[in-house]
Amino acid sequence: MIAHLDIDAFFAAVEMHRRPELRGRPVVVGGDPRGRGVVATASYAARRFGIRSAMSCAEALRRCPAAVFVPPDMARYREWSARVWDVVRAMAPAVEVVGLDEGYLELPPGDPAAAARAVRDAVACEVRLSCSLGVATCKVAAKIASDADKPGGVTVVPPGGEAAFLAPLPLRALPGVGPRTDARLAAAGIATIGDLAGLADGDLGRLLPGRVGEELRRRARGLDDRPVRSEPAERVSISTERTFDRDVSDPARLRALGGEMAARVAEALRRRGRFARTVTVKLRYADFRTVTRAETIRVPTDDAAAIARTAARLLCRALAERPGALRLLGVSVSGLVPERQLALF
DNA sequence: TCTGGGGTCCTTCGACAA
DNA sequence: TCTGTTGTCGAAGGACCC
Repeated sequence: MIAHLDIDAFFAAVEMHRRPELRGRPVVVGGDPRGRGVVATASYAARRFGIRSAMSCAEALRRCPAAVFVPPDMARYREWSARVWDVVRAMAPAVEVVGLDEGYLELPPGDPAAAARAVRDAVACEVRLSCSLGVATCKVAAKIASDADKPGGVTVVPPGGEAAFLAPLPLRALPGVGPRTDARLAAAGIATIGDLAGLADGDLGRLLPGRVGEELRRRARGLDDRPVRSEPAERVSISTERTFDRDVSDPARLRALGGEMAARVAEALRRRGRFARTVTVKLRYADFRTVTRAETIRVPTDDAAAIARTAARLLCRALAERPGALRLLGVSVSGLVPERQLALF
């Protein structure tokens, strides 16, 4: 059996450990409510005002003027997260960490519900953080189950009961169904996971063509054979981007900012001992339209100046095609190869 | 006066090679 | 030589996730 573990309101919970006077108050971890930030995590008290992750902080402030806004401290959250996963690893044969605050674990033989409760209690006791777990035969059911009884609950889906457990839930609860897919299916009268599971081949091909649709319907039926993978996957890309407080239109200033981002990306490459073949710049205009421009270079590089030159060229090209002020600029590299493969090029 | 940052994966399209 | 097919790569965009 597999369990999905999700730490409850993780960033906000860590902040409350640091500042106990915040306990019970509406706490929002995220950007500046007077700027362009969004909510990363809202405490349960803040959620009562309708504040949710990904909402703009300005909107959150409007909903709850008494909310306490705290800027995120990722280094601290990484430390707390590591402590949680150390505890979990000591109790499970395989653990796959998916983000700082969630992951899958294989449960040891025996009573799965008891094992899941033991993990929850150990995390509460040793790290003093609350988490919720879902237990099932597969990842998709376990993940959805972990959300069924928050905070602090353990929900078990009995083997064979996966499809029945999923069927009545809103489509949006299925991982992989975002706002677009939800809207498209809703327009065709598909409202629940069970509706998607029961879709005939023809309708599925029309509504969600391609492998994505096939896979989503399989998951909706509770069919998911992805294993719990303990070893972390190789990085595919490294990026950095910044939304400006005020839109920037001066091309020279944008080039300079791109150069700084290239340096950050190059440093991350060197830290990981990787070289990149493709450089991509991302531009978001004042109207939120986003374009990317990419170029693959002959010799893979980890050199800041080389990445900056390519990024500047791409930036000029994009601005020539569509001049205008930018609210965001980003630089990313992909096509990563390890040092020893460099000789191949 | 909205709408972050760091990612992954998929799809589509055009170019090109076999 | 011409045409069509298939596969691969790079570029661009889109959807999604935490």
